[in-house]
Amino acid sequence: MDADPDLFKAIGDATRRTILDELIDRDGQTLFEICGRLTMKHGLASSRQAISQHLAVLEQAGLVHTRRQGRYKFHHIDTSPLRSIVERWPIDREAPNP
Amino acid sequence: MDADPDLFKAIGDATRRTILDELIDRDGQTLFEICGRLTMKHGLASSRQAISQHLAVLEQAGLVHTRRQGRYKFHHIDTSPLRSIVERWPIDREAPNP
DNA sequence: GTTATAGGCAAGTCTCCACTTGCCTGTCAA
DNA sequence: TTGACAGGCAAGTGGAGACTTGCCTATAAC
Repeated sequence: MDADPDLFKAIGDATRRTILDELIDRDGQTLFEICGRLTMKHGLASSRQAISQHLAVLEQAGLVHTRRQGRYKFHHIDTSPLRSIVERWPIDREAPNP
Repeated sequence: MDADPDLFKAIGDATRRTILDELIDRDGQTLFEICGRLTMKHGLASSRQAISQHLAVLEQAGLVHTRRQGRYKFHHIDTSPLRSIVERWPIDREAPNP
């Protein structure tokens, strides 16, 4: 029961959800890119360390994968862990397949 | 942005997720029924007040609807709010429709 | 009526976690 | 080699929330 508490913890924070939105908009950003765009587009004045810790939580939940390249670290979103949510509590489909 | 923080808060707690599991298994339970089954089947020794507060959070998130009948209050699960999650961050479908 | 049952309300405690602060490591350009 | 840039580590702080405690209301059985 409850195999992945990290997943629910990850999406439980509003800032982390905004980070996921940002990675949906542009995948493969670095930490500084995410910081800048969160400040500009979303008005979030979060520090670099805060965002870094958020990304670590997202990575531990499997929602973000990282790729190192020189002194840059690119972050890629992976939404597949979310599948377990709708598999655990199936959504009654009201919109039938056309 | 982030229209429903109550939803993520609701599924962010392990006990509340177990309550949803229990309502999936048997819908329309009362508070005391849920307390009993959580203790028996899931080994959770939570007090009645704790479960009551959890149900209030679930109801505020729209995941649980209640129906009063005499001195009983029946709780019904509604998984449709979960749809917003997969709509917000679409899941790359690997299993094609047969 | 009296008692038991099903549930609600409110204040207090305590733990977890988001965020900060300060310093350190590693990579690239000059 | 020196500096700037990208990122990491660790201890400390503050606030949100899970849970308890105690008492109260309402419905039903006796």
